[in-house]
Amino acid sequence: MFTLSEENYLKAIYHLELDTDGGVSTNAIAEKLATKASSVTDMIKKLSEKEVVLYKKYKGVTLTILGKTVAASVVRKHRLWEVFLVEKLNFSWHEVHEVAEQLEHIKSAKLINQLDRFLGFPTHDPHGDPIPDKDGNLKIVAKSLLSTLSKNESGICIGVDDSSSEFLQFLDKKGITLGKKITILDKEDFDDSLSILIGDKKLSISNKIASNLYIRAHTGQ
Amino acid sequence: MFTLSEENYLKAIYHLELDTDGGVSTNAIAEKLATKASSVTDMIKKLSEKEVVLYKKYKGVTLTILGKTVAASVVRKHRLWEVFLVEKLNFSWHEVHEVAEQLEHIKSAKLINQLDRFLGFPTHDPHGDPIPDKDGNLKIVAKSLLSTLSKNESGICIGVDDSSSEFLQFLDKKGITLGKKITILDKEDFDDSLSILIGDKKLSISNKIASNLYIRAHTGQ
DNA sequence: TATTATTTTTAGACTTGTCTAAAAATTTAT
DNA sequence: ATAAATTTTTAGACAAGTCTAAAAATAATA
Repeated sequence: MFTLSEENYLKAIYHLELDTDGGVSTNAIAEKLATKASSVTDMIKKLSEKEVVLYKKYKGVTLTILGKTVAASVVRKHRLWEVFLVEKLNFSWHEVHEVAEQLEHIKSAKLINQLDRFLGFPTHDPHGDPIPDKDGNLKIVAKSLLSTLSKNESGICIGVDDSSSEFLQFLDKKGITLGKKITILDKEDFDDSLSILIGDKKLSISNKIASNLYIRAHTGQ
Repeated sequence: MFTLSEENYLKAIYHLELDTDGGVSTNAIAEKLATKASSVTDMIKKLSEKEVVLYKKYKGVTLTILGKTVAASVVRKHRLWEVFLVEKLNFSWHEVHEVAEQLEHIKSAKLINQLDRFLGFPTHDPHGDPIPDKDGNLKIVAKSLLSTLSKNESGICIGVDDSSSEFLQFLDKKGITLGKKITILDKEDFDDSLSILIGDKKLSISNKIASNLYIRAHTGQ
């Protein structure tokens, strides 16, 4: 069994490993968890003894199979609860993270299995992130950043890279939600801003916005 | 804001106050929380400084208005989650307590308000216990123990006194559930056991069982 | 490659919540 | 009402998780 703190470390390492090659650094973990590097070193030793991470002094850390399973289960719970909050309790997608951070630590296999069923076995959370299955595997959907599409290309908005509350609320204001079709009308060389068609609305968005929106990659043009 | 541990102490004192006159004793709290009296003394001092309990050395403890509000909110959350688990996730009434003990500490006003609405503003949990409203008030329904009814009297089963998993599973086995009509067919002087009619079934139950079942008190015979 | 800068670890301290053992206060019983 | 039993509190210790400050190792740079 793992403490709340241990679960948070495992989750942080899990996320960091996804966009890092080789071991995850002490400082990276410290930054992610808003803690100090010395605290991270202490915890890593503990996790190493529990055989959920591989650790060599000064060499960073990687999850073991067991560690990956534990971390994925926490992520699974987090994302299932997010779906619950949005689908059943009328939360907005920018309101769910904080509460899900608490709910993800509730321990009960039956609870999470039944919740999964109750929600209709969802595959993605309200931000478009995939929900790991019981074994910790997740289905990767091919996706592209909106900013990489060319003029006249179009696709379905299926996720966000930055899921901060501020960004999500900005998208709400602009009427950009998951599932909507987006077409690139024009690209501005000057500042890399985009003119897009979303639904029946024409919008101008900055490159920063376009670099945080995922579009389903589709074969053919 | 209160820690998990503080909330558990407040809840324990809240429950103990309901069937105690005067202050709640250190030992009573220790027993309820399966901890030591010395730990209770320490925590009581802390709660006293936070002005949620009134405390005089050796004289026991009582909740302040604020303390009662906090405790009632924890109880409210516990019981709403129990309803959720039974009504939406197909838990049995004997399975909900342990999980609700965890869920009751999740902090989010919106969560609990929306959960309340989602469940249709229930007034009682799956064991028949009343759910405090937002202000901590609870509607007391007049009720009698089945063991106090006389021959030929009848009523609706609306709650249990002992809500241990063992007792609840026993009731399941016998087909005794909330909402069912129970009629006293006979009372045995020898061992105070009862012969009852529940639904269309005749049952013989011991006095111990009858002393743990609540029946809605009704005017008239 | 020698030096500087950065990262990581160690050492020691602090907080929360708990414990045991002993002292103090209260209650019960003779 | 005094002694015995019980309850409660105090004193000191411990584990988990964190911190600061300093030391050690690694990486970057001149």
